[in-house]
Amino acid sequence: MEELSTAYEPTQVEPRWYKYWLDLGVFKAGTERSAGKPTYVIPMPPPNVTGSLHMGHALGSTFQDVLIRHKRMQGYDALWQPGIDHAGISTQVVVERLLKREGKTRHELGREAFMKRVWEWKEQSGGRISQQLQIIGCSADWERSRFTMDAEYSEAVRECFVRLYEEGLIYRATRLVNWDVESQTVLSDLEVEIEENVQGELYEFAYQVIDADAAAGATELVVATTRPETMLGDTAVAVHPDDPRYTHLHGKKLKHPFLSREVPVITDAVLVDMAFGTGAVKVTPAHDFNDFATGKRHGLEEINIFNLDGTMNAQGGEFAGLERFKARKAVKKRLAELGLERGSKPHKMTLPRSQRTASIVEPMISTQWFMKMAPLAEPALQAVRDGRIQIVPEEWVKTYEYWLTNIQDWCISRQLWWGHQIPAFHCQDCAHVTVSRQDKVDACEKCGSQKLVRDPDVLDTWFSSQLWPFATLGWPKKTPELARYYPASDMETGYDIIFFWVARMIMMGLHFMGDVPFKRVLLHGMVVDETGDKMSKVKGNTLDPLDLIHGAAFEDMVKKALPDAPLAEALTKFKKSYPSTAQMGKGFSAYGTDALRMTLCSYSPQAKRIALSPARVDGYRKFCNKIYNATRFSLTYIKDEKPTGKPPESPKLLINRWLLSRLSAAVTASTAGIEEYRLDDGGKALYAFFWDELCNWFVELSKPIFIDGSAEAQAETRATLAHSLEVVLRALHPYMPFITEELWQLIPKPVGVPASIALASYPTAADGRPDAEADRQMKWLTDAISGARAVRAEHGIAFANRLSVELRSADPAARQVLSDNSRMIQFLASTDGAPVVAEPSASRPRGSTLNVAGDVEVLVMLKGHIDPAKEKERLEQRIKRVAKDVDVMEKRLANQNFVANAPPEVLTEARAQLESLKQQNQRLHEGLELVKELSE
RNA sequence: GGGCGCAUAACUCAGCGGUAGAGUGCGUCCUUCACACGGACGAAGUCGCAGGUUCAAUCCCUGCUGCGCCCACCA
Repeated sequence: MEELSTAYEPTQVEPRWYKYWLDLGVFKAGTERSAGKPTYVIPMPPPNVTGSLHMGHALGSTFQDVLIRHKRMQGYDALWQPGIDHAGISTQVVVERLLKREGKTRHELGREAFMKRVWEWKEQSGGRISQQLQIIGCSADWERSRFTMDAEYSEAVRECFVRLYEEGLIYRATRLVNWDVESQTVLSDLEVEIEENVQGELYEFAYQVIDADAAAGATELVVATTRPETMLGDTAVAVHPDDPRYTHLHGKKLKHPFLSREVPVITDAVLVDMAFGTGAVKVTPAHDFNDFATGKRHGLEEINIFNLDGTMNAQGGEFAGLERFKARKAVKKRLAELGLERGSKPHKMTLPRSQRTASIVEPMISTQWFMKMAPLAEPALQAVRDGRIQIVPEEWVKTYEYWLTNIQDWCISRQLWWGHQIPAFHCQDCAHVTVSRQDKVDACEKCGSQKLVRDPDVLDTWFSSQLWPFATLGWPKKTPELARYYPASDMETGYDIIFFWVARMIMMGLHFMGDVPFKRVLLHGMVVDETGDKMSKVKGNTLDPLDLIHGAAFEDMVKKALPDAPLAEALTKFKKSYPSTAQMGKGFSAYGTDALRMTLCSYSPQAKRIALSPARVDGYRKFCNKIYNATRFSLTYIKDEKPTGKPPESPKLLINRWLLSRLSAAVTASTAGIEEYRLDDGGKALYAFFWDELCNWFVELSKPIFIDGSAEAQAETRATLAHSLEVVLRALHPYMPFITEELWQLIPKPVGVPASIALASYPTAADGRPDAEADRQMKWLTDAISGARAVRAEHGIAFANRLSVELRSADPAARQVLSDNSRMIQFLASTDGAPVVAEPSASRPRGSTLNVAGDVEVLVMLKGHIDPAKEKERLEQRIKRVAKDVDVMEKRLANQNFVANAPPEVLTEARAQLESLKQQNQRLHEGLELVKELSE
């Protein structure tokens, strides 16, 4: 077809088809098309409204899209439920930053105006990620898209809160919590990330003993701490009860150097490790989790020394008003001045940081809302144990179980404005809390007072997302959608949110719907750079999927990834992170979505780390080009075909029987791969079929038929090619939706097919025809051709130089196949006329060399083309290799234990192999004899 | 302190109780009428180390080393 160029250009093709699919309504669930069909549902993990597409999205979305497209083609009513998460802290931080540029704060604006501002921002730039997911080809049912702060969704959130409150599973309590001083909100335990191996110092200072027994020589007690400033909140110093060094101090009191407070010495075997530090621990119950517990054990006072912004409050005495790390310096300075400093040692420690703001988390005593988790966790554990939910890969089951069996109550309130405000009303008169489904409550349910103030806090973002699988379908209303699409089939997501999201959805689904939210949890790994490092903005090793799709210069990419670094430095960093880019010149070319998707699919989903290699994407771009050109070639022969949709009836030609057999195997492997969440296996099976079997063998072998074959042979081959191409494009469609649609539209198809390949049926084994006999026979043919080609290549004989070839085999069936297909051998191996086919014999034509390929001996007349010395070397090398193999096999078969214990099929196989090796060995030796004649 | 994972060809990764695989890269040859984003042919691995189980171990078990991740309140 002249109008087609010789290279596939994805950027010209891809956008066109996405629009076509939208117009056709291909992605819609619950249409007439799928009426009465079984459902297949994947709830899409809703990306953050602040998000823009990163590799993790690209990976997950591609996997989900493959799954959903596959099931849709199989005829299921396939629903991929999309949506967006309001992402509490992240969004608030983004908008506050914008305000800051205008010189405003949210407090100046007030809550209502600020919320309005966030909504405006959301309308403008919050939907970007949905657009980007469409570039990836995601076939979600966009019209059903939900936002976690939609009115209906918010109603579900409130219903959930109220019910759990009524059931006693949500409560208020005053506890030591994780406080983020930057965003000034409490965080759940999960939102605190522990930075390990931080270089810190263990600082020692002395408390003076009141009423010291000077005779005993103990007038002070030295404590060791990593946080000297918290001594302002110390209400005890603990020593181990069995520590002989401090026995004389038991029951004594210490003088606080800065405050008019006496600090008792207590004994505590839980808190104190005698071997660590000085063996004496200062106890700050209000700002340390261990100390808090110790305080509870000993009835110690809890003194909060910090304001919510992390500065010292009035309890800090002379240090009041100082930011906590400035306070640390000041405290140390004063201690030194007072002569109480006792030195410091470098110390490796851990630092808790806020997941969102990265600021160091301050433990603070605070009244918050909590969710009781243990009663909810039990059914969630059961559901996985009894198989109602399957976790794939299985290795995650342990992690899931560990977390749920050791689960702590969840702090669900946040001191933010952006989110679902807690539906609780505090009575100003009796302090009773009224929780309600209504926005406005007139009177306190306890005392009737009308002086009610709504709780200002909002709920943790994850509180709303845990309802995703049913709140998106209309819960708490009993909608038809809820009845039809709950529970979902598969939940596909990254393993990093097992706790945040997956486990909680399971708990909520079981609690409110009485059924699991999905039947399988498919967990993929994290995309890392080519050297295995986590992608992070700090490292400048992030890859934008869109740069791989549309192409980009490295310079522009690193400017994006590391905007503050000098260009040369950023480039060096980047190239180090992606070694395969060294040979890529100035940047990525436009690999296209299909190439990126196929690449992502080629990594095993069970790998924890997926080290994305740009070179591999380039490889799959070439695959796209291959598909395109193979189709272009095929069209010249098949454009007038009228495929029936069924494989040709009883084909006679070996290559046709064989191709249909391989097609069947490839399609089976693809379906199995997709169903078992091994997209890598599925994709590779189709890749290998298309490139090796269809292009490299079938198409090449078909050429002589199309050139001078019989009319029947041509017709049968055309029909086989047309059918196989149509089928394999359908099989590839879930992985590579765009190119398959483009080409499928160009080729002849059976009458009555749908308007889009996305709605055509996914192939089954019956679209080909398994034929073990054809597979076996084909091997003789390919062996003969490869054998002849090898001789040619090894002697550097140009293809244009035709060579005489004789093929010998002891197997009459093989000889038959070789004779029947001698025209093909002639064409592919460039032989001088049809090769002679014969039985093996001791006689050899003068000037011939021999190559053994499987069961076929290939004799090639080399006279005039060959350097005898070279040939001798080649044969000797080969003999050496075979001899080694023979040796191994003989030893094995000589082992009586092996013969006695090995399974019969293994034994038979071994014997056959030895026989074959011996024969090869003999032939090669005979070949060596012939070398002498070559020069004559 | 617990738990999980990884270690296989130069690179990125599959795999498996029965003589090691893919893609990329590398070497040689070929512009043969789909594709040089191609074709043919080829080279390349002590399957991390040390033990054990087995007729047989890269695969199973134990220990070790290196790397990564998760959970956990050691000042």
